[in-house]
Amino acid sequence: MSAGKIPTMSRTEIPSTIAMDIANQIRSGILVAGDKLPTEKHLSNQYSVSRTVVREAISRLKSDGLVVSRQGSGVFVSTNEMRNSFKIDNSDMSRSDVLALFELRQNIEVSGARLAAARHTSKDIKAIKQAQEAIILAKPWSEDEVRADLDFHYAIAFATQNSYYADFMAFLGSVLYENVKAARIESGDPLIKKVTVEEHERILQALLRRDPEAAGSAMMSHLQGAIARMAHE
Amino acid sequence: MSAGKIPTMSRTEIPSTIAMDIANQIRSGILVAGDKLPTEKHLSNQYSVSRTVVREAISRLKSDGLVVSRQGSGVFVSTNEMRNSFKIDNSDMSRSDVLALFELRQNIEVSGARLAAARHTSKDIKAIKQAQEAIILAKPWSEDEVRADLDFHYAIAFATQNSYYADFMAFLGSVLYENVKAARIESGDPLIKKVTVEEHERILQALLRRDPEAAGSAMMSHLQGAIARMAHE
DNA sequence: GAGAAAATATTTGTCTAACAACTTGGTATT
DNA sequence: AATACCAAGTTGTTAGACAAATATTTTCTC
Repeated sequence: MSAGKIPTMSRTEIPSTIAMDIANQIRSGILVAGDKLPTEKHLSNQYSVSRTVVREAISRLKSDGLVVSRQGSGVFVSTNEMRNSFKIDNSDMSRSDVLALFELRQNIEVSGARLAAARHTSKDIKAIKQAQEAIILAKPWSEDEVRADLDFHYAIAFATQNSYYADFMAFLGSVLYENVKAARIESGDPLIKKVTVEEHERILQALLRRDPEAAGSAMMSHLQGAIARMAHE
Repeated sequence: MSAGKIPTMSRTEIPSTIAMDIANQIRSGILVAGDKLPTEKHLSNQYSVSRTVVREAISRLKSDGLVVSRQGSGVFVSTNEMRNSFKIDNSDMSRSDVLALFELRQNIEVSGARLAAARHTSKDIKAIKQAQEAIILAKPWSEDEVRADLDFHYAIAFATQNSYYADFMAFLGSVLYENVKAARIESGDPLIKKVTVEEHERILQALLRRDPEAAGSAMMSHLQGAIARMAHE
């Protein structure tokens, strides 16, 4: 199977809008844990769609742990403890949203770097160095460069030996990818690559010395620079 | 609407298993970005279910941003950048998984406490104090006590003025809720409440002084104690 | 034969109807 | 009053149909 171009959605799907509508009712407190949703029949009347569409919407809510269904009885709003999905809608994020997400990412990465300094294996170092090489070799402002940059950060998160760190970092990277790319391209600063590589090198050296504090502060200043470059634009 | 008991799932739902199966194929690299999924008809034959069931499964994947469908063409695996859902399956977490999650939570809370010290409003302080009061008033090892404890931590995350911090903290709290409760009850330590309240008080005082470092280290030692209590059990 | 246009087939999106599986509440029986 | 039973309601699943959009093939034109 060849990996071709990924198409965009053709039409706005009805189940999606219904699911979001109900999810909002839960988030806003109109529906609280234990409440019974209207029956599928009722909902299909309410939204003027078929039961099939309603069921697809409810299926999405179930997959996020927002509701639980019981055959013969109904669909019920779950308790908070049952949720198993953390979602970020990156379609309409304001600039302040992006900065807030970067702030979260920054703090996770800094503590991640500290852990990585203490725990990394030779394999981890290899992966980190490889990403750094890829950045150097990549064409400035290219897709490859941005991806290699993310790989560098992911490799450090992976070196924490804590899979949740790595997974969540990968997730944040995914969500912020377009913004990172845009920021880097729009800046147009020819020095940006040089600075990035140097800062990465500082982090790498601290990791090799197994110096958690140095690794953390190197990561901190690196990301602070990145955020600053984004903010004053 | 009265909030009654939340029932558990009645039967294992077929769409759920199919969705997880395909999601695993994506995660493991059997299906990569751009690949076309088998047609709904093909999948319904493959799994020996109706097309409706297949569609509910795909609907879940779409809601997580794992695939994109295009009418008339097919369903395609998304790029990583399109994912918008971070999921944690808390049904079968090993003890080491729980500890790893706690580690992530710890580092987020520590940096969160630092931010909160710098940014909290009078409203935030009020909420934090209220949660602390609730802990004191709650019956030891009760549901209310655990919930009030989580509220305390959430209120601090909220005081960062960064909604992603608050949301993600709430999410981690949800996932870990049962484990926190179990750990607290199983420990049976009669001093646990006193220690908790005291440690919280230290955090609160540091916040009031707007001292980020003190708030961070107070939070750090608080959570380190909690993790230690869990680990050596 | 090449390219464009049209017809055909394929695929996802939605709807309807039906039955199965399960729960709930009421009724009748004892 | 307690139990057994029945009927209605609700979710789970299946089947078939058509609509809407895309992909493929055929036909036509030059």
